[in-house]
Amino acid sequence: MERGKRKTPARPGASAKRTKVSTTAGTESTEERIKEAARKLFTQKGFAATRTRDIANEAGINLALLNYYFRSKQKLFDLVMMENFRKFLHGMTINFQDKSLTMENRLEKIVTAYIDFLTEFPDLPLFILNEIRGNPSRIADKVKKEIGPARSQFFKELKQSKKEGKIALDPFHFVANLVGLTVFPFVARPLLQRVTEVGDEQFNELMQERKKLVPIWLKMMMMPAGG
Amino acid sequence: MERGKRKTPARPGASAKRTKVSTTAGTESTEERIKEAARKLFTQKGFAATRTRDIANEAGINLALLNYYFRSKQKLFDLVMMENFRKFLHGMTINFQDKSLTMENRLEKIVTAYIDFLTEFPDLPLFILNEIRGNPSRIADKVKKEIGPARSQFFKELKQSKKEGKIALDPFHFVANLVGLTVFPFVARPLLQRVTEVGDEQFNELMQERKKLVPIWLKMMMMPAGG
DNA sequence: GAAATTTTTAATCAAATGATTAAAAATCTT
DNA sequence: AAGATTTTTAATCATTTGATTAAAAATTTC
Repeated sequence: MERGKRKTPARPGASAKRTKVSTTAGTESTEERIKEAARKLFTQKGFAATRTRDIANEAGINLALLNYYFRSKQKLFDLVMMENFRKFLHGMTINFQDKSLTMENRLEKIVTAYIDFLTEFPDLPLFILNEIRGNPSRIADKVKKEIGPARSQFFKELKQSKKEGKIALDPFHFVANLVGLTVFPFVARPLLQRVTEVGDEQFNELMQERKKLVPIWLKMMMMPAGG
Repeated sequence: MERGKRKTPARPGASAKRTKVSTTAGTESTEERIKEAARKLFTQKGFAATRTRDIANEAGINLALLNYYFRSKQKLFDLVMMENFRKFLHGMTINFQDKSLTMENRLEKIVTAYIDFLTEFPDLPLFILNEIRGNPSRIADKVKKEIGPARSQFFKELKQSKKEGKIALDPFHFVANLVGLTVFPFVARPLLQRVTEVGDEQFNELMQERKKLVPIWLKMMMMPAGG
């Protein structure tokens, strides 16, 4: 083949008639192993600091396989990144909708779910924040698509509550407080732990405490007295 | 000179008798120009994503000069990074000491100073958080040295207040809330603006509002009723 | 079981990138 | 002004790194 020319390589699933997908426990498909290794490293160290060779090592496969399955580092990153982002936004907005609950109970559900989520994926928020800064426009539509419906519904309620005098707070402040009080301890965890001399076990206990505290605080902050 | 051998290059100031430092407005020294270009790019894009050639371009100098003045990319980064970190911590703890004020007035001074600081250097917090995650141990002593005194003094007061029943809140929660409510809006600015549909001007107005609101909220959260 | 197809590997390429070198230009010393 | 020293540059080096290739190994199809 001529130099510089690019062939269209046989992609798995493209013309393949392979139908069996290994579902044996512990034996993921090669493609999945690469993706998981990539997710781990990209999320931990970001795009630029991650080497494709490290991903290959982590996945226990040959470097060429990475390109065989995903074409390029960038494509692989985009894939992982979008899945991360969807996961993050979903975890954030899943409980916004449920109209059967009072605002306070709903807040408790949101915060609890989100703290559990962050406990499981503590590296996600910083990854997301970096990605957004590095590429704000690419994220735009993603945000709209993913949280558009939830956002507009939740916001209508917020504005309605403000009109009724039940809230005396700009929706921006409310969202910033909700997300900030919930996410920030995880984002700044190493710094906070060092400054306050708090160990790992105690940190987890404190996060459990916050499941109750943050909703109480948020409710207090919404009151007219505080605005 | 033999290959691989490394000479000790003439460093400015090492054996130089040059005494005049250009203080003309707008005409920084070459060394300073490089450092500022490096600060800008490193802070914006992180270590791995920043090319030494980009720094050289930004500073308007030849690439070799960067190594002439700072030996290596890593050394230059360490320098900038430490200065950033000192600036960040200083801005954060400068107002913790002043015992002449009431707790509430002190909080107002702290938050006001910090929001002004963040308005001037909005990229700093995310840079710091990334650095800490990437190298937690290297930061440890820096934190101790820089905020050690302020921290211990402030914490003694917090614990004292808790004993006296004036505060019913773990110091960790207090610090997390203080920093979270202040810093997080800047860290998550692009995301928050998009979600809440807030423009740049309005964002700045909201931040000014928070100078008054955050101290009020913090005071509310300290009350026994909220703990 | 043989041929076809897909998956995996070792070797290598080409571009990017941090760093160095030798020489030119600028500045300082006397 | 001459010589010494410092600063700056163009060219080049060596390594890293993302990507490709050609062949081997494994799997599927018939």
